[in-house]
Amino acid sequence: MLPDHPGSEPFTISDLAAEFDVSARTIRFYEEKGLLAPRRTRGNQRIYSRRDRARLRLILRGKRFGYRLDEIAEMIGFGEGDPDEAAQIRKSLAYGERKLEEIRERMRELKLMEEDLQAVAAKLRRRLAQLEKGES
Amino acid sequence: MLPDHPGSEPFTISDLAAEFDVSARTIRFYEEKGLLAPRRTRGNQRIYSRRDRARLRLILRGKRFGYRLDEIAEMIGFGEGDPDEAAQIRKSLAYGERKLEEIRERMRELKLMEEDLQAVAAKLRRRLAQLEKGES
DNA sequence: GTTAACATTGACGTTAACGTAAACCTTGGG
DNA sequence: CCCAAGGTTTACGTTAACGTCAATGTTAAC
Repeated sequence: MLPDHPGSEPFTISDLAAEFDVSARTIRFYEEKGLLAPRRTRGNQRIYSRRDRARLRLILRGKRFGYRLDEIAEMIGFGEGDPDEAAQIRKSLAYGERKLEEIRERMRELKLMEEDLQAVAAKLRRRLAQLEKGES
Repeated sequence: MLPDHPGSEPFTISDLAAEFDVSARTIRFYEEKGLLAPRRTRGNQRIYSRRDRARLRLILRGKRFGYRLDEIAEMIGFGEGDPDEAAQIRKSLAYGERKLEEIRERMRELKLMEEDLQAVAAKLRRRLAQLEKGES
């Protein structure tokens, strides 16, 4: 294991806000909802680890696919906490499998959507070609 | 061109609601927002053509990817109306290309998300194996 | 032609996901 | 030490996307 990773390890809330182009309010909101749990300074200000940052990236990624925050909470929560027992882990794995299947389904649908849009585009191009040849 | 396509061509609002598992309210709402424009009976009730149905499917598909209704309106509107001039068509094509690029980006991100989840799952499985061999 | 089932238009309620403002506290540089 | 820049909580405001009546009109089957 590497000892203490120096770099710019800990992030402030506005660091992350700037990096991911969201407001600080948004990040605090995610914490309210249990999606993040950064440590604090003695003065009670939030400090985000690289891990917290990765989590935030996942949250935002999920959002971009229309997942609601509570769904995302379950999705990323399923590797967290202290699943002290094998049974817990098995449940988590099952949940993860379902989510993966969902994601694959979404990929299939995206493909369909792409095809739909391309079909419309093709139609437009044909129409355009007609117009350029002087048609009504 | 085929003459009159018989089948169960026109749909009522509850037909579509049932088929796509959304409420009639939702469908009316989409119309309020300019996403749909079904014809009406003499009695003023909505009748949806196959085309309207396809449009609704597109709307719902878009929603599943986190697009907002006004974004979807633009996306699907870009093959509609009467783009009477070539310039209009060209603008629409450009818009469509941007949207397609967006969709491809989303597919890439979905791939990343899948990998993330699989990594977590792998970690869980390793932990589980440890537990089963009698570890703390 | 009379109902039961379904539709229509308001109008108001609700929920998720933040925005915004106030009042106050922390921190780092000079 | 001081203060500007940035952070904290609390609380209320806002917007999108519907849900939920209510009052009324339309259809289809009998």
